[in-house]
Formats: sequence, C-alpha cells, structure tokens
Amino acid sequence: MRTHISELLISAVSGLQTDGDLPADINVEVCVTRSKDKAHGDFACNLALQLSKATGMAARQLAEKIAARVPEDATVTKIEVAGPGFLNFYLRVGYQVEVLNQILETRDGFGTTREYSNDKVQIEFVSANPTGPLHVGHGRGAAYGATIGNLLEAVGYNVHREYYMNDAGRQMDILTVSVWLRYLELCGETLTFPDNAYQGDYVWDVAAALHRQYGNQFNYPVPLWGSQLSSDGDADQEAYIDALIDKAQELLGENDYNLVAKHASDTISSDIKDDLELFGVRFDNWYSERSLANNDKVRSALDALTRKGHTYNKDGALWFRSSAFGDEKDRVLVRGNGQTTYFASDVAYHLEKFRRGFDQLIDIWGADHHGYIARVRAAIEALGEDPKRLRVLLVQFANLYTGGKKLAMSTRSGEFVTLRQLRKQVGKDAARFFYVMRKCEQHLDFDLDLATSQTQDNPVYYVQYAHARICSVFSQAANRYGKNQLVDADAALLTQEQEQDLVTLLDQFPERVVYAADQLAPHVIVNYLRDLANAFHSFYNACQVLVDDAALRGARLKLIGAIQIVLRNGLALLNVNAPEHM
RNA sequence: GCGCCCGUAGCUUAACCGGACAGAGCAUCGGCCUUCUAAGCCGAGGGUUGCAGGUUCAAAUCCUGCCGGGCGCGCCA
Repeated sequence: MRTHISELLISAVSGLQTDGDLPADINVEVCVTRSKDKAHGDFACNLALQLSKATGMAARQLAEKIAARVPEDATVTKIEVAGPGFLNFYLRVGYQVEVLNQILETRDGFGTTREYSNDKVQIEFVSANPTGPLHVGHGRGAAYGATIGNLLEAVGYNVHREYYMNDAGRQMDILTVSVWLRYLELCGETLTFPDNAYQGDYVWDVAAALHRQYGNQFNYPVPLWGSQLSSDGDADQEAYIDALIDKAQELLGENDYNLVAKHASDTISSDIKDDLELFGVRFDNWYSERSLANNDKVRSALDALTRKGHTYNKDGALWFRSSAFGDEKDRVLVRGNGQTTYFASDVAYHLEKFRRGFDQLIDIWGADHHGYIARVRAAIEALGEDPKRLRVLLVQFANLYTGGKKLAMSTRSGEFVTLRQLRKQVGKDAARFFYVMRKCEQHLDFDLDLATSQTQDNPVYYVQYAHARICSVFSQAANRYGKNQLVDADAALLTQEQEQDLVTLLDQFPERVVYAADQLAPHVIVNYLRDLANAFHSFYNACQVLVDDAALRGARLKLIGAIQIVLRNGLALLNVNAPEHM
C-alpha cells in the first residue's frame, strides 16, 4: 500500500511538471510513512515540505496543488493537507482485511520476502577463545548474531554463519599449561598454581579427563624441574607463565605438548558447541585459526601485502603500513621473535572470507574491539578488496548484576557466570528474548536476581501468553463448534476499534522484518511482538471471540488465527518458543 | 591526552535512520474475574530528551563546545 501511494504521488508530481507548475528538473524522493496518530489518516507524506525548499514555493500551497493532482483511487477516500504541509491519506475502512487471508494462506512464509535473493552474506559471531566455557557476556553476541542471521534469511539472503576459533597463540598456551599443572596435581604432585593461570573449575575437569585417558604419561615430578624456574615470580607473573610454557614444551616434547593442548582445546570447544546448540544458536562452519597457519594462509597473506609494497621492516619486526589506509598507526605482523601476531591471522582470515565469494561480510564483535576496525579495514583495502563490503557491529557489554553489585567477568580469574548457568536459571527463551531486547549499542544490564526471582515480569511471557491464549480459544472452539471455523469467514465484520488496530499491526509485520534486517536491529521485532501482544490482550478483554453469532465468531477466529501465525513467526525469528499452554 | 560508543519519567528503555502533542514496561495510586487462561485489561500521576549554542518550515535525532558514564589506545589475544 505504501508503494502504491508513492506511485500516486509520483504521478501527481509529474502531472504538475507537465502543467508547468513544478520545474522539470527537480529530484523527487517520495517518502510515505504510516501515520502514528489516527487523526492524521492512515499514511502521511512530507513531499510538499521537501519540495518547498527546492522550488521556493509555500509548502501548504504546494501540498494543495499536489493533492488536487493525485489520480482517483478506489482505496483512497480522502487526502488532507495538514500542519505545515503534510499530505495525509485516508483509506477506505477495511482496506487491510485482505491481509488476513494472505497470512492464513502463506502461514510460516508470512513476513518473509525475496528482497535480497541473490546476495550471499557471511555473518561471523561469538568467536570466543576456546579457553573456557562461554559466559553471559558472550551470550549477547550469540543471541544477537543468531537473530540477525534469521532476519537476513527472512528477507532473502543466502546466509552463512561462522564461528572463528582463536585456537592459536599465547592464550591457548596458558590454557595448556593450566591444564597440565592441574593434571600434575591429580598425579599427586604438589605445586603452586599461578594466580594468572586459568583458575576456573572446568580446568580440573579437563585435567581429570586427560588423566583418565592417558594415565601418568605426562607426569614429570615437580621437584626435578620446579626449582629451575625463576622464583615464584611475584616480580613478573607474566614472565613466569611464559617460562612455564617453555618448560612444559621442553619436558613434554612437541608431540605430548600438542596432545595436551589439543585435548584441552577440543574438550572446551565441544562444550562451547553443545552450549550454543542448546541456546538455539547454530553455525554452518567453525573456522580454526590454527588451520590458517597450518595451511600457510597467514604467510601468503603477508606475502601479498609485501608484494603490494604495504609492509616494511623495523626493529626486527615486520610492519603493515595501515596508517596509509586510515588507521592511526602502523601495526606489527611478525614480531621480532619470528612469531606472527593475532592481527596477521585476522588479515589472512578476512582475505580468506573474500576469496570464498561472499557478497557481504558481517562481523559481530564485543565493544572492546572497536579499535580493531580501522586496521582490519585497512588490510582489506590494501589487499585490493572493497572494505565497504565488511560491516562490523559492536555489541556493548552485558553487565551482570546480583545483589545490586556488578559481577566481574574474566575467564582467567574464573569469576564468571556461564551461559549455561544463565540458561538453566532463566530458561533459553527468556534469555534469548532479553539479550536482543535492546539495540546493540546500548549497554545491557542483566539483573540476575530480577531474572530469576521475578520471571513473571519478563516480557517474553507477555508475548508467549498471547499465543497460549489463542491456542486455548481454538481448542475450545473445536470442542464447542467442531473444526474448520475459518472457512468463509467475513473479515468485514471486524469493525471494533481493537479489531481494526490488530489488522493494521498484522499488515505491518513484513515491512518491520525488512526494516529490522536492514538495520540489523532485532529489537525492532521484539517491540513489534510486544505491541501485537498488547493489542491482542486488549482485544481479548474487550471482545468475546466465541459468541453465538456464527458469522462474527468466524471473523474473530480468523483474526486470532492470523495473530497466532504472526506471533509464531516473529518468535521464531528470535528462536523463542511459542507455547500452546502456559 | 587521543579515538569510538552512550546520556530520554524514580528505574529499564522506544521513537519507522529530520517530522505532527516524545511512546512503552517496572514501580506508585484507583478500578475490572459466576463469560474464551487476571502471566491479562482499563484509568491516573510522572519529561526543559545531560548542559549551552548553531543549522532547518520542523531537532531526542544533524553540527560545535562543555559535563557525566563505558570501552579502547602493546612486537597481548
């Protein structure tokens, strides 16, 4: 309907142009919006206000001229010039009821469109180091990315979801050593576990599994080697950890060290996979950082940069001249000790993404990575790819509160609430809904006490309850009147204000999905569902569905049948269940 | 110090990417269950959109400067 009105307006403008009332060379961008207020009709357009600037004509006067030139239309009953020069369109009562038939016919498909049907888009999210279980901070990125994926799919994109496993580098070495030390303790050794190693209980679990599988194969009595390390290292703990890593590699040898490392990373990765699966978050691919290095992809990406003349050597390190591409300073790719940096892997990884033929790339990162955007973009540009095809979304942190106190969340300290615990406490549906309720650049305060003790107040129940109520009405309708109540129902009987409001809302669902997908804004769907549930609950209290009048009853069943489908489709976008009973 | 994000009712927030009197929820107060689920509905109070300028017919939205909060600024990942 909106595009239809736009067409009417365009025709009016070109009519005025041939009349000579408007200059022929003006740029017309017609923008029709739904009126917020019913007093302003059904649709509104600010065209005259925009054109008055370009033409120098008074806006109201111009609006009158446009209105007079709009072609006759069966649906438009009145065009009014209002305020400073708005054109308000009033439409025939009941013009939207056709949407009910459309919903009941297309069912699951209602809300999906084919707007972007040929574009392949890759969305990379979560991508947490496999050094520990996912915590509630990761949950937001997971829920957000999964929902974005659903939205993009709904508007026709070919979506590929990927998790980048940072399974290489120093953090993994620290994890390996942490597991090995716990393992030694299980073998009966006595040692001081470093404060800056991974403290969490899960490290014990990983070590225990290692011990079950390999027995004492990796045991080296501490008295034989412990004294060789610089004394307990309160001077420099990080150096102490590095020394431990070296010592472990020396004692275990490459093969055994890698066995321990792989055991640790595999165990934790599979735990992460299970966890995400239960959270309703699926990936098409898990891309290993280690595999980049193993396949020489890092080396060849660096060679490509060097060939194009964007690198240089300084102080024994290899640098990328990212400042030539808008970054604030140059970045190190290969350190003086010969090791490549995390950034080097990321350059190779993003190059690889482009090579895989995606039209668009979306990265969802935690807000703490914002300083990273410029250098990744720089690398993409330097390698001859179009940086505009990469969209980076920064998701602000979710702060967790309990007892009014903010919880610190650090994987190394072991002080964190896992995603698994959260899911068990508040449930998958509530957690998923809560995580995407706010726009991603807004900080999210997650009050655990509130979520656990007052689950009744959680808005997800409000929406789910609307769905359950509808299901209940249908089951009673079937009991009293038999099935197939929807056949031949006449939606024109829906004349109550609450019924009209509902039809209008249902009619908006597809455009809201498109908008949410364009903006990568799941909260738009959340708000829509709350509005729809609210309109339904109001209707439910004002109008009886199962009335004696069979015609009216049929019309109302048709209406709530459509609502049921839209609630279900909307909740499905969020991976939230639509229960039949509550 | 420099850079990015944010500041809206007591609290948590929305506002269709410049539009009409800034909408909700929680909390507070007052009503509604012998009719389809009261996890609901109806009503009331509560706002100088952090502050000060600027652009515009029109600013929560755009620009400038302050104030306040978060995050980042490694040959860490």
